[in-house]
Amino acid sequence: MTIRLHNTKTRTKEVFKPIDPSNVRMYVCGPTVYDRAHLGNARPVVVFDTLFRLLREVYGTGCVTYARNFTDVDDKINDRAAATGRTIRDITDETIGWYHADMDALGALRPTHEPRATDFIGQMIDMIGTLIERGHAYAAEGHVMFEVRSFAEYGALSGRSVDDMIAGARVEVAPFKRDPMDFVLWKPSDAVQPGWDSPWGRGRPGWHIECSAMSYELLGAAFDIHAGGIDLQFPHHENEIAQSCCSHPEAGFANIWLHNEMLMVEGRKMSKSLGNFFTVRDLLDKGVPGEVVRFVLLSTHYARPMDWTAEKAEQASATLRKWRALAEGVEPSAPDATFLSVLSDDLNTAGAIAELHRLAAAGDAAGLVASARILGLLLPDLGDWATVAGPDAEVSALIEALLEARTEARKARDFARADALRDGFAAAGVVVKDTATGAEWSLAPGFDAEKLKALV
RNA sequence: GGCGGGUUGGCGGAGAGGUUACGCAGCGGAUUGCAAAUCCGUGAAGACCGGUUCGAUUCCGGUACCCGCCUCCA
Repeated sequence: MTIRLHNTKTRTKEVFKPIDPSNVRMYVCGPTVYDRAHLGNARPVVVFDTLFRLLREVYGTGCVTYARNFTDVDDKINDRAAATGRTIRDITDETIGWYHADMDALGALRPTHEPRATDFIGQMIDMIGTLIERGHAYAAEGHVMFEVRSFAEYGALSGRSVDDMIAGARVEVAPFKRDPMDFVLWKPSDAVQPGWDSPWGRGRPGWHIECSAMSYELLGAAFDIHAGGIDLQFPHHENEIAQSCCSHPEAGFANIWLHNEMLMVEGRKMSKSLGNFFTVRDLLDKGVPGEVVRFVLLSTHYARPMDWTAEKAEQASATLRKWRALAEGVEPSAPDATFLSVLSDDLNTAGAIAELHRLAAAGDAAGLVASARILGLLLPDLGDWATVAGPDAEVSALIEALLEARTEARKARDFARADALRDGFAAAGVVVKDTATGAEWSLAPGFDAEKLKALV
């Protein structure tokens, strides 16, 4: 199976060739843990979880290493700690717990490694020291700055030159910067801010250095895939490349860069700064199942913006219900070859879902389940929402009696009574299917036993 | 201002230089006392203007509009 991926760095679709097929390595930028994850945060998680699953399918379950970080040192966390009087560790531990619960609900596998920035401060300090030694960084007034002019390829990922950026840039002016685009590797902490001892005094790392240090520690100086939201392309990923390539010039850092487009709400990017976001937990609490959220997120190609709408969720829910009914009790076979080849073409999840429709229409339930699971759909653990708890004996007897009454009414050509029962079943949440061999029934979500009793 | 992405049928949303995407909704039919479910069939598209080509929605150029990044952000 050939996997092709659109590499942001080269702006072309490339055949994916792992450095080491027995250890395919992928790094995804994870959340800053100070609050619940919003739906926009969930998009890369689900998209790259799907890539993780595909890579495991192609190269072997044990042959893929996936690292996704937790940024647990950040001024937003400090602000929250100051505002609430809680400790930073307390806040970040709680937030990581929420994150795990919410992403688990979306069917995302836990990455192989989930490093916390605060566990790698020493490695960051080492890397900063190396950058200074090699002439790529300088200490000034308790800060350490990366000197962008020292790295000729700075701007290559995002297609900008340092001069272009400065032209119309809104950059932070600091007197100790040699160039306005220089960014911070280390900054001093005051008495209440979290800080660590370093050769440059007590301080804390800048945002970008953690990903360079942690990817190096966990995946090595060169690895296969680095992924994240398109909004991270600049400056975050550009700065990561500068740090990593200048620390380890013999290696190439990440071979392939993948960027997912943004999630939109009413035509605008969902973001915390715009305040137009809702959390994954909000949706789950409203009764939108995680599997449905996942289906909607995968129904648009990752490189295109997508709008979240309630209508999409309803359609996804109906489709998944149908598929789950078809697949009930079916043992998965091998994933469908066409499905895999479509998905392998730059992670075309929307096209892959179309293939699932084809399998379902062809009645290939075993192939449907096996294929859907590569997308993280139709997993055994995510299906509770689609099946209503089995009716108790009293309800079953009542439904059978009412069905019998409907049959009698029909025989007597009392269609008013028959229609009332028909409509009553629907209103109570009993789905009745009349087949050649008699009526079949099942309970829909929102089944209401009281409405059923009123029909007697 | 600089850089990047987009514009597909009623809605959502893919691929492919020439043949049905697909899903939902609609319409017609089968079935039904009427429905539901199911099955069969079916209409409908590619912002605008040029170019390349035997042929472009698909490639190239331009225009318009939309979105993102350039500041924390997935």
